[in-house]
Amino acid sequence: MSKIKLGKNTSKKDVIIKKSSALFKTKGFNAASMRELADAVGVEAPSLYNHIGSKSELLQTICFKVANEFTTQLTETENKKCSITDKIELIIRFHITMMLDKFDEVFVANHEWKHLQEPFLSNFLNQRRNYEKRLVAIIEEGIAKKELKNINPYVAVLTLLSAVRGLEFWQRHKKNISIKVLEDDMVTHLLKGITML
Amino acid sequence: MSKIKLGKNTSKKDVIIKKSSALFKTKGFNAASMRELADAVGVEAPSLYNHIGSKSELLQTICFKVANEFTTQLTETENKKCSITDKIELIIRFHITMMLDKFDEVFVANHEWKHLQEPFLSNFLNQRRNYEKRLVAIIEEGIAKKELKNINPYVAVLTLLSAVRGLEFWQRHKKNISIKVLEDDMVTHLLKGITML
DNA sequence: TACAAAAACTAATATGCGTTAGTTTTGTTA
DNA sequence: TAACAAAACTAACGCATATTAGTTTTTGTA
Repeated sequence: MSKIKLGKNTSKKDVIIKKSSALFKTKGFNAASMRELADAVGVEAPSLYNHIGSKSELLQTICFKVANEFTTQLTETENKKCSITDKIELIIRFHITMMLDKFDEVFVANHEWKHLQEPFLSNFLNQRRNYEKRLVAIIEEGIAKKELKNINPYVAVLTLLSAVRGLEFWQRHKKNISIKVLEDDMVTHLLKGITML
Repeated sequence: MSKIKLGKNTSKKDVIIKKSSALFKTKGFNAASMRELADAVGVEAPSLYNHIGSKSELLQTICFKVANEFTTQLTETENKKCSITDKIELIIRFHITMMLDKFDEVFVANHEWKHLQEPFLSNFLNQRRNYEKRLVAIIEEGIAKKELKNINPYVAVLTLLSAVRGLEFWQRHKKNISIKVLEDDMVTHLLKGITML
């Protein structure tokens, strides 16, 4: 068998990861069984192990793929020559895009990371803590430059991250509101508030 | 044995519910075992069943207790004679208080509700949907009265709810920031934004 | 002290889980 | 077509789970 996959450009392993993302999101990591996953893939459960090492490994793959995407994008934004306000807007918009484009994976990374085994659990948490610290630094710079109000930067980061994360509840209203309105209104809300003055 | 509990005013059932809240929060509903819960209570697993009906029942109790508290408070706020902005501030502050005072229970209601069995699952989701609709109505009234910017009310509710919910990540910075600063800065952020102008 | 209810215990059951072992089928290349 | 590897299959193992049954201990009251 050739080492280079022909035909469709996705390996069976990719299919398994994709299906497991959806399953872990819907039922939670522990409640999702390998037999269910096998059903979704269209195979018997033991056959999965021809492609993956373990159930845990699936979770690791999903969580770190997401974490790395966020980290990479943050580095790019940090290096941009623009105002702090613009940087924050870029970050908000990237989070929204990720939530909408890779919903299952981001959801799993947000909710099921606690079922990672060591040392992956510690790695993941460190990576997330680091991400937050870099966001705090950006907010602090904005305050120092008088671009932003003198609020606590940790509170601001918490509020920003939590708000965009809440997009996981979005699907319900999908039909009524365009993604553009969603993004624009959320950016406005988080930067300028909702009150008139 | 008397029917009225003497001494401490909490029954063993209350202890079990409290301990299960903490356990479900830490490990998740499925990963938390009745043996662990029994350990935490200081008893063998089967003894729990002298006080409770089932593991599922524990989750139901936790979720609906929280849901009812939020619903009750919202009704009170709706009936208040004050500006829309003040109502929103009241709601934000109540959510923050709940997150800080009943962290375990609120966390479980937010994260583990999906493991509720029918018909409790549907009931819970209906109750939550109804809560959101009432919040949207408040925002809409604020927009109509020109108190609030003309943003999409669903997006605003999503942003507000998600932001306060994010307080579940709070414990990390607890030492550095007082609850007052936290509340005030978050209210400012969500009402007036973070940019200077 | 004797009774009765509450609540603890031990033992066991049925079920579902992730995973392994061993075998057969499938598909590609020589 | 023969050979070989990839990937499917069936069967089964060992373990952990929630829960039940049956019994004993504890506890409060008459």
